[in-house]
Amino acid sequence: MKMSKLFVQTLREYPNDAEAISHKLLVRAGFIKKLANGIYTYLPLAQRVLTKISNIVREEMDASGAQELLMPFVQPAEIWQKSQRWQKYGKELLRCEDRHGNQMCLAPTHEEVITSVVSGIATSYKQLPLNLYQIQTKFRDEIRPRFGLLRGREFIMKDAYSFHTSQKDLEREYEVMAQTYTNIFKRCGLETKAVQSDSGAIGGAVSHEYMVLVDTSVGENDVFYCDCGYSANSNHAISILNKEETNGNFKEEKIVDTPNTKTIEELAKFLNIEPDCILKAVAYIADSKPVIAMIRGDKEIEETKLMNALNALEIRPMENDEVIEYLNSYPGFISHRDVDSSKVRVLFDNSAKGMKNFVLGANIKDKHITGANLEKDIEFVDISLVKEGELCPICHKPLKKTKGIEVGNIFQLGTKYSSPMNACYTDEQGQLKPYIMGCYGIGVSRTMAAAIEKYHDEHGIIWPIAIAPYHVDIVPVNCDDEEQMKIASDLYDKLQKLNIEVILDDRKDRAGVKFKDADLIGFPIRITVGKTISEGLVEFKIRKTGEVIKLSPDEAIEKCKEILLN
RNA sequence: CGGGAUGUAGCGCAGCUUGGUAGCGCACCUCGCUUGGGACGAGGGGGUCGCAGGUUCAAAUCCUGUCAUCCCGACCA
Repeated sequence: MKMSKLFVQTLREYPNDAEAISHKLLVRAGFIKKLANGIYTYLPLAQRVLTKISNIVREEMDASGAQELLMPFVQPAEIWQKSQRWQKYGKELLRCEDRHGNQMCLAPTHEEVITSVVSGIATSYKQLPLNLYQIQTKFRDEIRPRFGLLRGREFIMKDAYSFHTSQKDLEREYEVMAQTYTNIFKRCGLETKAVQSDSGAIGGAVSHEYMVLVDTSVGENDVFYCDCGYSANSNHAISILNKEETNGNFKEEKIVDTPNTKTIEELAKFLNIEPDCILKAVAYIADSKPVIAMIRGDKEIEETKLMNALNALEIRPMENDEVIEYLNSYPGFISHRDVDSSKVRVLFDNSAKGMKNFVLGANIKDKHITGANLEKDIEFVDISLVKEGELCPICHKPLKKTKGIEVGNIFQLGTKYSSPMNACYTDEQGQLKPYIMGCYGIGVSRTMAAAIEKYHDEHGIIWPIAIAPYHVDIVPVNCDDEEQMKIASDLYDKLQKLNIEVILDDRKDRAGVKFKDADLIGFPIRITVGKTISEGLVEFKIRKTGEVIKLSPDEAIEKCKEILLN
């Protein structure tokens, strides 16, 4: 491709509305253009990268035995009603009507469709197991799209669905997919960590997320991990306290005045005690019903874990007036005592177990109880957010914390979709059985952005070779110089014949412009044809290391082959 | 949906306080000159100042409403 013909316009400055470096660079280097919030055009450079990632995904998926298909992007409400997700999915599911007034939606995922597709075709156990995948646009009307392609509303996803006759066979396929995913990301030049995670709205029991570990806020997930191999998303990490027992050392239980101590910090300061000697009550509305979660004062509720413990679909913190209405209590002074247990559900976090002679709300404004102790026969659950320094549930060493960008995930769904949708096969005994399913996603467009987050410098993007839009950028310093142009064109032709993807920067601009663009766009190799041709040499520069070697044109071709064709 | 900020040419911005011909840099077009890290000169094209009302002789500027975008908290590939 000649640079003068490439449909691209690089910018001198970063766009104002971008925060994440991948977003800034994708716009500035001319890879994407925003149409609306969270909705982008992939310009030719980006499309090439996406194609490369997609092809790697295809090769590895095909090698694993999966088959590619393509499902509809616009879907009727009916199948979503069948799986009961028409109600549950919420506003992320963008709904619309067709001309006949039928309710439709834009696909955020394809469990419903694939289930209905397979149930009409794979009617016998003999046709199982199956693993089907597609690479397609998805639409999720995100609450807050941000960071460019890292969280768009429209994005490209590879989604795969597997169908089995037993949990054991699902688990076998799950392992196959785990290995396939590791291979895919490795080939894309990305190291990933598979972490245990909550399975969320997609549902199911076991799931792992593939995280690219980063140290910036664009890593929207907190990941806890241990050298022993344990790793988990914070919404799923098991909390093992590094300090199990706390004692407030109050000799007897009594009610004390604690004016204006609505927060744990204020209360701890007022009573001159540690926060971990206070039993904190956090009130929620879960599926329209009031809930109090009791937790040690230095710990926080992890709402996903709480939601799972309650088996709830939706939770939100209780408003102040609801505290008064439902609990007959006051915000900041709530206690689990005296609540009507037929109306209000009370949960105790594990962290409350080792507390003695602690401080507790008195259900009276500006009053707490000191020297309280827990009643007998309380059940404890794990609903807290892990704190740094807490212990690994496997080996009990302190956990480490980092941030991650989720580029893929794998789920064991079981019969979550097949049962309600009545999607069955006939087994060896002639019995109808629901499929046991798994599903496996990769954010293709997000992977592109994650690669930039991981590989860039102050000059621009540094593409891993496997997903670079072009491999080599040939820069004749002066396009009016016939000898330079001849050597450059010759190199261009020869490299193209070797199926090396090459750009010839034939623009009339000065060299500096071309060098800046080469660095910004991030071609892995740049060959400069300039003053050194008097010695019969060109300059061979590697973007990643900045290393420059002077070589003859033929040697430069050999060097390209060595780097690119292995 | 709550809290904060911003909307003026493709991009980055000034002008608004104190109303009076819509500007600058980059990018784009033409000519010249230049050619090793975003040159220079001359000329040129492009904007209903987010949108809708209102105040006024007159609104980018003041008032009201509205929409959009971005950042911080509840989601997920």
